[in-house]
Amino acid sequence: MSAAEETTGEETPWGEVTPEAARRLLVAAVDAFAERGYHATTTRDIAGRAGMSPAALYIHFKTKEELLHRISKIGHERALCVLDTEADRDGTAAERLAGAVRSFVRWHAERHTTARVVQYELDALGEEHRTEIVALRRRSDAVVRRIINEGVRDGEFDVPDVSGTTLAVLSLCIDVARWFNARGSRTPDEVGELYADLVLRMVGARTAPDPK
Amino acid sequence: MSAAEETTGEETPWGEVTPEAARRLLVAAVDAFAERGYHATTTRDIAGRAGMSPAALYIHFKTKEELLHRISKIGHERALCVLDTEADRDGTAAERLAGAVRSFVRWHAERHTTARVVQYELDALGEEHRTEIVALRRRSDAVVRRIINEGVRDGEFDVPDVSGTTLAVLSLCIDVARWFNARGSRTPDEVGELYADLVLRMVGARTAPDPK
DNA sequence: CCCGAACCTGAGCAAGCGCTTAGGGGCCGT
DNA sequence: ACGGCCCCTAAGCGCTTGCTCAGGTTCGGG
Repeated sequence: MSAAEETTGEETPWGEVTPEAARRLLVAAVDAFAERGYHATTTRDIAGRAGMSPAALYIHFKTKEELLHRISKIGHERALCVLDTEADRDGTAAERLAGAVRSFVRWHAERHTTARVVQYELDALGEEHRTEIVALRRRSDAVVRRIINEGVRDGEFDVPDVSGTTLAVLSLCIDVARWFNARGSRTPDEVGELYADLVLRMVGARTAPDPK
Repeated sequence: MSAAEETTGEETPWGEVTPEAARRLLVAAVDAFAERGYHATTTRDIAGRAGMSPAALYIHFKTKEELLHRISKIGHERALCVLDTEADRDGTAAERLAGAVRSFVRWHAERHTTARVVQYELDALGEEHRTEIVALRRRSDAVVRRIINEGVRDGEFDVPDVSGTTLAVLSLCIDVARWFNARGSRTPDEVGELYADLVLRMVGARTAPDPK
């Protein structure tokens, strides 16, 4: 049930945000941005959710945009980390692709409120911050593309258009953040499993990697 | 090259918006909303793009939200229409599914600025207007689900989870509006073709519907 | 020549926005 | 006991927002 305390530094999602009050503000901002969008969210709303006055926000963050930047950066790093650890495992390309999609999708479903901000409020960032985040995003693309290329090279996959298929796979995963609803009928694990299977079909994997 | 004048009432996208000045405002609003998002767009910006004063907007539309509603409604109806005409053709389920995806994706790519507003600014609408639009959206879902169900029934498709696969197919198509870039390397037709193929793989279609 | 309808503008209102500033209260070592 | 430091708030500044309204221009019909 609770996967909050673990030995890996990966859990307790915003652990690295150092002053405790700043973390409360940041979590409040994630909720507000995910619910209403960045531009429709007021600094007063964020401060209110964190139980503080509007002015308290500016002790910990220079601007409202800095809040979005911190959220976006940490979120992207987490998502990329999830993808990387699965891609670097041993096993066939099909196993690694399935693992990567499963984990990536599960992350987008479990942390769908964070993911929504991270994926859909990107161009509310300022010029410099946006290009920084876009660079992180290209690395996700490279990870998936590499696995698919290896699968093609080893004769495991049948993919006529590697770039296009990479795009489609990532697009499919990312869009989970848009529609996933915690009160819906599917758990994050179920969605991850379903999507891993669909992606293997998309790349024409020869052998389904049976977990047994 | 130009598919702007045709006998079907479907072309010249905003033809049904009756006063010509209102149409200019609406087109300006689509551009602005797609570029910056609904909440970040000001009524002054919309009016400016249409070459009018801010006050002129309120002669043709009661509020800024009404503009979004008109755009959203017409856009959804168009997309649904595209989907429906392909779904009602004769042919195997695979042919109809491929046709539907191809056209739906092409629409999202060609009209990606409209599609972005239609698909991603949904919850900037007021309560009543949003539920009206959500109803339209469910109809798209039903169309795709029906084709997949028929394919399974006729033994053409191998789909363990029809609901989940329907969701994934629509999700894949809709997300095109987010990433498609007119200055990119792919044409709407190419993306449509690629996606139709990927979707047929997702449903495990027995026979690829060769157009020849 | 004038009339009324259709359409648009300049000026501006009340409200809400992001953000700043002056100052108060609790907790530390000494 | 007390000074320095951190954290927070009340109040509010300057500006922009969605939207309004009185008045001007254009036009076809009598």
